[in-house]
Amino acid sequence: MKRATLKTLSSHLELSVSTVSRALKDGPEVKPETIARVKRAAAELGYVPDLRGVKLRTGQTFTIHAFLAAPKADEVGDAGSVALTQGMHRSLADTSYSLIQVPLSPSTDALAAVQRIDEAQLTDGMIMDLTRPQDMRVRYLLERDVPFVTFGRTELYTPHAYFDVDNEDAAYQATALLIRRGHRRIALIDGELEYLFCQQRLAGYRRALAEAGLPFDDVLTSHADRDADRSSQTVQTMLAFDRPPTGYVCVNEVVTLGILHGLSTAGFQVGDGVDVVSREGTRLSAYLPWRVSTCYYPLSLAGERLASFLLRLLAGEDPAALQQVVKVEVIER
Amino acid sequence: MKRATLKTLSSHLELSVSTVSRALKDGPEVKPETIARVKRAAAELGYVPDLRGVKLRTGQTFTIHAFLAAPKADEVGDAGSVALTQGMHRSLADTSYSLIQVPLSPSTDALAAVQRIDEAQLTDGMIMDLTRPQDMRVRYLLERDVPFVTFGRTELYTPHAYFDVDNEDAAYQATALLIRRGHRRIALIDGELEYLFCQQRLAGYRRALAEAGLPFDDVLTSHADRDADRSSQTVQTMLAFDRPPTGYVCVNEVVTLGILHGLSTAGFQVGDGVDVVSREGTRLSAYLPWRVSTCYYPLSLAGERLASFLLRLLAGEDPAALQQVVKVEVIER
DNA sequence: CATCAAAATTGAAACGTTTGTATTTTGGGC
DNA sequence: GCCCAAAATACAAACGTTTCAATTTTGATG
Repeated sequence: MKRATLKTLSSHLELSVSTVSRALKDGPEVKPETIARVKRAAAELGYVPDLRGVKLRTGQTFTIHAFLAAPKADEVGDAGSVALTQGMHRSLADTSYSLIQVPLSPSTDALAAVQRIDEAQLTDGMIMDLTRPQDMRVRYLLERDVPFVTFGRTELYTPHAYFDVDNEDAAYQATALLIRRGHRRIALIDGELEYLFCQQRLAGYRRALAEAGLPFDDVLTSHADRDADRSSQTVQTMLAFDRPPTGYVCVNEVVTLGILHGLSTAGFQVGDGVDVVSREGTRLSAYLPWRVSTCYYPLSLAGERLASFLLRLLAGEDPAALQQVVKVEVIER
Repeated sequence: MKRATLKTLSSHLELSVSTVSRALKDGPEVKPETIARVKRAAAELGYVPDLRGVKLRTGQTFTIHAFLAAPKADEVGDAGSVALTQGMHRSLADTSYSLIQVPLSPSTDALAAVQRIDEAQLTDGMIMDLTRPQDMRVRYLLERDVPFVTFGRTELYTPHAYFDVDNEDAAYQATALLIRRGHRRIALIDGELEYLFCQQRLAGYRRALAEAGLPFDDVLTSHADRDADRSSQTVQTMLAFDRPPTGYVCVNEVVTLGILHGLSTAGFQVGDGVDVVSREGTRLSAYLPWRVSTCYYPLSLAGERLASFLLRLLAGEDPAALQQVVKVEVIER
């Protein structure tokens, strides 16, 4: 049995297709009684609008693209990306929008990916993470007037919608926590400095050191480690220093795992004078068999916010009103 | 500047729209010289077919849905789902197909989700994991004649396309490894038995025990643990037994983490007479600071196979020819 | 009861594509 | 140069929807 279309309904009700169409969207020019009649019939016949027709007619795609950083193939993934996905789906569940995730491995050209989707007119809006201060993708999308929300801020003056975790504060809190526990040599194992959130984290780290009167020593910061392997190697290098660090501030779950691995390889143990503070979007460290403190913000919530911001943007809201920075929860262990 | 359509091309070339359309797909009724001319113009004007039009006309959606098990929100996710996504995208990269992932948390009705997408005619094909012997989703899709590939087998009579990891063998290998290392009380911490792959794993586990002349003791098997928390609790319960297990066969990364957590909570350590064998789609255990052996098959490869099977199915290949079972690589540590 | 504006409904075109059928063009054989 | 089949191209309808413009219906007013 073929699915019901507007035509089915219209011949069934002996109304024109246009009246049926308008009735279904509560058009003011159609008589309330007719609206009711049409809606009843639509429900009976199980009418569901065919998005293909709507898309062609309106030019909308009802598709949202999320460009998300992915690890190198088969490396340990960012444990949170499932949670992020779930969050976004939660926001989109009652809408006609589909979510397409584009995993961007470190080697792919993020701008090109964005351009390709935009030029083929495949999307109604985008979500992107890993922003840079002068993010070229953002500049491109602003210029092309494509709706988008970033996970992370930029330093551009033109306002755009974003959701962000206060990473400056997170790194500050993490560092301050280690200082309170008596650590004086504290390492920051972070992502590449071209990303704004890493710059913000560095600032937070330095602020905490400065407030405690501790010197900033740049051999204790590493800005290339977004996978477990490199983090492990970095920590082993640092442990060979004259005055090795005893506290570690990590940028994410995967780096935390790498640090723990590196420590144990070198014969160290969390607890015996060494402390690690993670930064998580899932509850990974809760299940690690050491006391790893963490700065936590549930990624599923982030995903939910990002998608709902995008929906509001598509509904015409002002980007400048769709900006939010949230603080992490510090979980001490 | 508006994008080029067939109409743009046709007026530009002084040809009819239909000739242009046929020329672009090398129709045999159009003169080779014209084909060349049309293609040159198409390239010059940057013509890209508007999928919306194609979709409406052909009824195709150019959309593939992947229904994948997701953890409860903000639990530690299955670390491999990013890798799986990457793999699927790799296969779809040069096609017009978009991939939509539907995360299915344990509480959602998987069959209903499949039906919803099918009935709204939103998809050209599906990919699903966590199959059951008499999988209702598979039965439904077979009946409706919707192309699909499962990640995992079923016991249905009608053949369908699948890709699977030999989980019977994986559990056998894991158990045998522990036996070789001298363990006599070996626990199997696995997912729910309603899933075929868990039944297969149980069979492999029993086979290894039987071959070694070891008794099967059902208090050593647990079939409800797909998250870290429960696994941790299970292992703690088992450790209170008169004769607690000393070897653990785990169903996935997350369970492995839970087991390690449970062990350490109870004061045990991998190495001091306790061994854990994981089952992974990523390289997680390589970064754990213990010697955790593992049965490894890269999930990104699985994703790639699944998507490429689906593409071949859509191209008309016989489902019975699109079935593959691969063995895990056993990594001893 | 005729008039007329307002209310309700309908008609038609358009979005971009594919494809069955109709029409025109081509070129070979006589 | 004509005829005819084959080759090449054009026409037209269709997919399902939205929306502008046109038409019909309604009911109040004089």
